[in-house]
Amino acid sequence: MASLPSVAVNGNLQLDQEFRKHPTSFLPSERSTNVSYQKSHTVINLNGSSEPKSLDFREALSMIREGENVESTYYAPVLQECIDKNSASEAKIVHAHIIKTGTHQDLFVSTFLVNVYAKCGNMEIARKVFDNLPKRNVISWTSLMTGYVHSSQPEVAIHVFQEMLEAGAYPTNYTLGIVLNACSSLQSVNLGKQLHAYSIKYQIDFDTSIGNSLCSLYSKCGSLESAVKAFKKIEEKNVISWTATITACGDNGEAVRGLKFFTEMLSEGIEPNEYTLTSVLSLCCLMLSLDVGTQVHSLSIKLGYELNLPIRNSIMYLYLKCGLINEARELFNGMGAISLVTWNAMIAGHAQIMDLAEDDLSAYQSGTEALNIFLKLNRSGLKPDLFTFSSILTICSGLVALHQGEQIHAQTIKSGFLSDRVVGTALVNMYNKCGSIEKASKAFVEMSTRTLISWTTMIAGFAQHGKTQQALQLFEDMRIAGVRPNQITFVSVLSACSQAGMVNEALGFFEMMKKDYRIKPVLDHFACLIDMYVRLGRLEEAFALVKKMDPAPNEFIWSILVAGCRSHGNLELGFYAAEKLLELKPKDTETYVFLLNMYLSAGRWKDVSKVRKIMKEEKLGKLRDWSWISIKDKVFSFKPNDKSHPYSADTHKFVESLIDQVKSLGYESLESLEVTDEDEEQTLSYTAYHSERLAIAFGLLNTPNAAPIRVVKSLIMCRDCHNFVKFLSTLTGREIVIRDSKRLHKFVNGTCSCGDFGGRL
DNA sequence: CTAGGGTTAG
Repeated sequence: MASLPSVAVNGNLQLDQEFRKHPTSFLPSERSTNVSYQKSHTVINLNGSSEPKSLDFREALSMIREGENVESTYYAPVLQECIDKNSASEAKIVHAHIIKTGTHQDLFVSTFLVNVYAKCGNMEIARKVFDNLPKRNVISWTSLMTGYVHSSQPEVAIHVFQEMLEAGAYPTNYTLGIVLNACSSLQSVNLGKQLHAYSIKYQIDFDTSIGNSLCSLYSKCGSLESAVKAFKKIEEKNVISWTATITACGDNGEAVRGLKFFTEMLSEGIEPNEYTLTSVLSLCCLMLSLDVGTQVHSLSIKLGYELNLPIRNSIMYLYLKCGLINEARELFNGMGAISLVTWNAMIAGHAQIMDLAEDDLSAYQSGTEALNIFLKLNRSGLKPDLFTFSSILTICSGLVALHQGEQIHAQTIKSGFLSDRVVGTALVNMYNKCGSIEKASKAFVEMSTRTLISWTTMIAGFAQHGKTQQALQLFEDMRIAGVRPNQITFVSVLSACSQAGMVNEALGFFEMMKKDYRIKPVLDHFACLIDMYVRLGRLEEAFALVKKMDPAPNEFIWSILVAGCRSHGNLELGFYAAEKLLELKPKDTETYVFLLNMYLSAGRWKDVSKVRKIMKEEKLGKLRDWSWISIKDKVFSFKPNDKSHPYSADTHKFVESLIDQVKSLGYESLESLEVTDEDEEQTLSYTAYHSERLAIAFGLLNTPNAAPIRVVKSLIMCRDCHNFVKFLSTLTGREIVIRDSKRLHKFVNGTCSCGDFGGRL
């Protein structure tokens, strides 16, 4: 790629001097003369009924193929066809003929050729043809720029714009629109604003194509208000203007507002096109509104877009997001032609389902299904792209499927997509979630550029692995690198401090967040601080903070207190917190089980039945204790006391012998009453066969001696199992990683990365 | 010129 003067990207083009040479070109009176090349050509050659010899494309192509001499105007429909078919190879045949007949000296034809190659995405040839043009005009310059913008080389487009100004050509409104689009891709507000200023100065900011481009520029730079302003300024709003505005709302998370624009558009009598409809459907995805989505779907059928692929993709994705897996699959299977986007939507949709899944069984099923889809995609002949890789790596994170994740890592290297920052971040996250902090940080260091999310992901990774110092050091590095932390970054930083019991540091960061970065604390920040006090047994301070916090505590905050009070034996405060928890009537089954266990250990049977009653009334789902381990390409799952498993007998025996062995190291099994499933009222289950023990035992039996063990568990680990695994890691010398429903535990040599969470177990 | 698919915490 051509190297650019940095001034261009920084938005320091000397526009004023250049434009002053041709000030009148922007006067409104001249607007009507800015007819684009496309249009004038179309009028003459394609739709031109005035043209007696309206040429049939086939006829012209066969003449050209046979090497007959044709008039220069004969080329236009053929070249147009190449654009429509997006076929650079066909264009090359025509191009050869043009050269042979010497028609390349014809300005009209050769300029058209630039346009054809640019539209077909072959920028190397487009540039060569452009360089050999007998004469350059604003049309050829603009065609070239359009090509660069479309082939993801916005910097080059701006560079060409600069060349054009230097050459003394002056831009039309259409040219400015293209440059503005290049600014959008680069997120270069500065240059965009300069162009905006000039369009105001020359009073063409109400031009439709400039307004449309301004609208999407401001939207992509995160300023929805400016985008809407630009839209409102447009004198003659067309479908594109409306669509750009609706998209802007969606991109900035304001789905409802986008829908309002859509209804307004309809009431103005403007008919949406396929672009509008897909954009509205993505609003529905944001709102998870199947209702509106279905209506838009019928509208699109009514308007004749039933078979439109983007629309079908959007609807399929909407189904997945709303959890209608079967409907989505039906649509997927019934689609004749599908694109990579279809595959990607399918995989990304499963990642969503995994994320939102109520129970881990369905999460796990979506995950494995997504892996299958990915395999099918690889066999289909299509090549996965950066979207595919980011989604599938996220799937691996959720499944703790390190083996698959590593294979995909290799694939991202081979295909070159690892250089994408989102893919790189997803990879770091995958290694984090699989418990391999070393590989995560290696992947992070190897990234050539990082986003805010990359930094945050890595900080969170260190925090989850109990590497507080590294987390805080990285936070410093991030600030030194000039990256501004966000709300989530601070959640990770605070949780790192909380784990290490670093009260002063945590409070310092909390102040820094509010004062230096003007980030309003949210519940998660308070949760970290309260968790910290609870770990240290400083329950009074935890309660004091809960009382004065803003926003007011939710059930999650109270559940931290309940758990803390229970393990620190402060039942008085515990019951107070429990009552608050009950008042809020959370639907979270796990929270209730916590509560249940607290009453159980206090022997307060009346309260036990009270809680059980509420659980029934609230129709809370039962908790399934369930673990899985993935060994090579296979996944093995275990239920507690699971006897159904083919290897069950061996595994159970092995668990028994492991318990005996760790007893000699000092392990004492807690005879506590740990309820995991409200249905099994009388069987206060014996912890010996909690699912993770079976999964670990199975892993120990079926992997090489020193190999790490990685297990996923659907519930929070109980205290006894946590203690047991600590001893087990010493006994076996293995690294044991368990991801439970709340956090990551990495057991090495008798200690756990979660720091035992100071009593929250 | 406008559309569909991606990454972070608790």
